[in-house]
Parts: sequence; C-alpha cells; structure tokens
Amino acid sequence: MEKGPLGRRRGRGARERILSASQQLFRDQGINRTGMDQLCAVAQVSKRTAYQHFTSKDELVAEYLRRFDPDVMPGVFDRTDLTPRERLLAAFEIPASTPLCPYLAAAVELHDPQHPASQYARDYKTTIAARLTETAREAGATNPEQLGEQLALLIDGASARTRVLNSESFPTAAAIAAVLIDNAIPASSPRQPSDDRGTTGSAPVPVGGQ
Amino acid sequence: MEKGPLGRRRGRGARERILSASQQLFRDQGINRTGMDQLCAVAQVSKRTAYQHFTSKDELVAEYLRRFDPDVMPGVFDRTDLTPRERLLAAFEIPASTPLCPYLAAAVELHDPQHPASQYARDYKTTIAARLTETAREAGATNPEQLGEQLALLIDGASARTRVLNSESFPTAAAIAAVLIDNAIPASSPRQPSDDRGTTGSAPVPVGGQ
DNA sequence: ACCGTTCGGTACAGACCGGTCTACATAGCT
DNA sequence: AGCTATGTAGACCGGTCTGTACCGAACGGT
Repeated sequence: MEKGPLGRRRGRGARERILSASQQLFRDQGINRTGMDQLCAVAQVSKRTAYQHFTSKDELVAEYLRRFDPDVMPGVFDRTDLTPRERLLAAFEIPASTPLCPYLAAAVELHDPQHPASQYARDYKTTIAARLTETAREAGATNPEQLGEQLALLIDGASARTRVLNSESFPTAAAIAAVLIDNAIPASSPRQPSDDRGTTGSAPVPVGGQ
Repeated sequence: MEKGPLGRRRGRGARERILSASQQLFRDQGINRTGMDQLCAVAQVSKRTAYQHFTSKDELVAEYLRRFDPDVMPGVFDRTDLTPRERLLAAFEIPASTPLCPYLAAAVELHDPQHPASQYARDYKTTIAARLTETAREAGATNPEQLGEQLALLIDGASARTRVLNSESFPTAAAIAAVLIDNAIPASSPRQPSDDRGTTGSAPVPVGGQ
C-alpha cells in the first residue's frame, strides 16, 4: 500500500490474488466465460506474472479446484459438540451461500474427464463421501459405506437442483437424510434427542433451511 | 452439387436436421464447445439456412431444450403394466445411457438464469417432479408432493454424481427411493396392479389406457 | 420454358480468447 | 551507486467463435 489507488502490490501476494480472483470470477461467471484479461485485472496482476505462476489457464483451474479441498464442508465433521448423527445432518444446513458445487460446475464446463481439474473433482467427491462414511460409522450405522454414499448423493442432488431451479433444495435433502440415518442406525445405538421424524410418511423437514 | 447420398435435401427437413444435430453434438461435446460451423456440417445445412430458422445460437439452444420435454423419461409414467410404486422405481433404472441431464448441463454451461434455455430447464424439472408427485399419489403416499420432490432430487443427484465420478450412482439412488417410498406409503397400500391404487387420493389412469 | 425464390457453399467481418513478448519501473543486494 | 531480479502495463499474434454477405445453382409456379 505504498502507492496509489491500485499501486504496485509487488509480488508477494500475486499468486494468492490470482487464486482469490479465480474463486470469485469462476463462481460468479463460470470458468469459460472468464477470460484471463479480466482475471488479471481483478487480481491486479499482469498477464506475464499470471503466466509465470501458472503455465496455462487449465493449470490455474486445476489449482483453483485443489485449493478448495481443505476449506469445504468447514468444520462440520469436527464439531465435537454434536453427536455423529447431528453432524451428518449438519452437513445439509450450511449451503445457502455456495451457489453450486464448484467441482460439479467445473466438470460440466470443462467437459473433459481427462482434465486435471476433473481429477481433483473426483478426489473431492470421494473425500466427502469418505468423511460421511466415517461419521456414519461413529454414529453406529450398520452399513456406513452405504450411508455415506447415500448422503453424498443427497448433497449433490440438492446442490444441482438449487442451481437449476432457484428454490432451496437442501431442506428436502435433509429430510431424506434424516430418514436414511434413522433407518440405518439400530434403535439401540446412540443417545439422541427426541425425534420421531421420518419413520413414516409425513417427515416434517427437520432441518430448517437457512 | 447434386451428388452424394443426401445431396440437396432442399429445406423441408432442415430445421429437424439442425435440431437433431444439436442434440447429438450438445450432448457429446457440450454447448459451448460446439460451434455453428460444425453443427451445420453435421446437419448438412448451410449457415444461412440455420440462421434463417434460428436467429441466434441462443435461440437454437433454447429450442433444443424445449424439444426434449415430451421425450424424456420415456414411457415410465405410462407403463400400466407396473404398479405406481414400480413405476416410481423404474424411473431409476433406465438412465445408464444418458450422460447428464441436458437441462442441468445447459444451466451450468450457459450460466445465466435469464437465458431462455434456463427457463425451459426449470420447466422441465418442475414437470418431472409433478409427474413423480402424481404417481406417488396413485401409489397412495401420504404426502405425494414431498415424495415427488424427494425422488426428483435423487434423480438429479444420481445424474450429477454419475457425471463427476464415473461410477454409476443410480442404483444408490434407487435404494434410497425404495426406502422413501416404503416409508411414505401406509402399510395398507396396494402392492398388486389389480388392487385399487390411490386409496387416499384420486385414482386415475385405469389399466388399459394407451 | 421462363423467372423469382430459396438454398448451398463460402469468404468475410468483428469480437474475444489464450498465450507471448517487449519496454519500462521498482526493490534489494553488494 | 550500480546491477540484477522481479513485476507491471499492454501491445500483439494466431486461432476460434458468432453472425453476415454474396454468388451461383436448383426448384416451383405459370
């Protein structure tokens, strides 16, 4: 900040600024509709510097996706104040902010399963399913792998529907999740608050969306 | 030149050929990666003719999506040889062929909720959910709207996951659907086609229609 | 058989994109 | 101070995209 309005930012944070601008622009405009010129302008970085840090736009996209890994699903799986069952349900509460899973968006936009970014997308999906499986095991599910995969599918379904329709679909997904969890956990296993939800038809949307 | 197998097709089917080529190319390559030149070549139509039938590519994309409406989910809801419950489950059996719901793909690729094609995507999703709801009502679900919305979400989730991962996710979705259906239909509900379906609601679609 | 209309083929215009390169300015080291 | 490394600003290149213009050939009504 030793210069004018957009004065020389002088390197140090160049890479971070580029990735930060990527997150914003790719999310708001999509990958294909965001040009490198605009991206560099927002990041306040010259194209030369950009191509010094990333040899191509594809590589930038891949790194942009890789960066998400540690951040997403923040803390949900680490909240020790919740029972495992509550943690599983909490995974459906957050997502009003995220417009669409960037991994799904990237996989569709790039349209090339061989693209390195597509590989990261697969890795991420697998990681999420694994964490759900792990939590399902803690919750005492008889078949944790199955429950984890099922919940992962629900998250993706809600994400996709939220994108196409404008309505919020995560409450619906949460209702399904509650049913699945209750069916997958033997009645004896956990200590859980009062709930009769989902065992029969009505299933009154337990998790209030946003 | 009046030559080859197709030679001058002279207009009549021009519009249909364009839409047919659109379906193939947009599905295989995506919308953004399919240029009008290639599309016209496949359709054996000159660009002039193409732009005579569709004033812009956007309009072509919108029409391409609109055309899907009657065709998708072919026959599943009309199979009178199945019980309503079986029809609901049958919606999860087919789709190994379809790479990704074209509506979701278009919504992601176009990335503009105001695009006319996005509107058609919403209409389609709503239609599918409505048909599922109708069938759920026939099956005797206590809350057909909820069950229909839930099943629609499962279909989208399976479609999305199939696209990102390569694994087939529809069996997982079908397993969830079976649980939801059984939980949503009172124990007294019918299991045989000859029984009276729809004990609670309307019972249209008698056996033998179509 | 004639003539207007329509369509195929294609060259072209204008815009944009990814990526490279040159010219210049600054920071830090010696 | 001077030198070097690094970064900025932006022109520039080749390619591709959507969309248009033009010309000639084929068709259809009369």
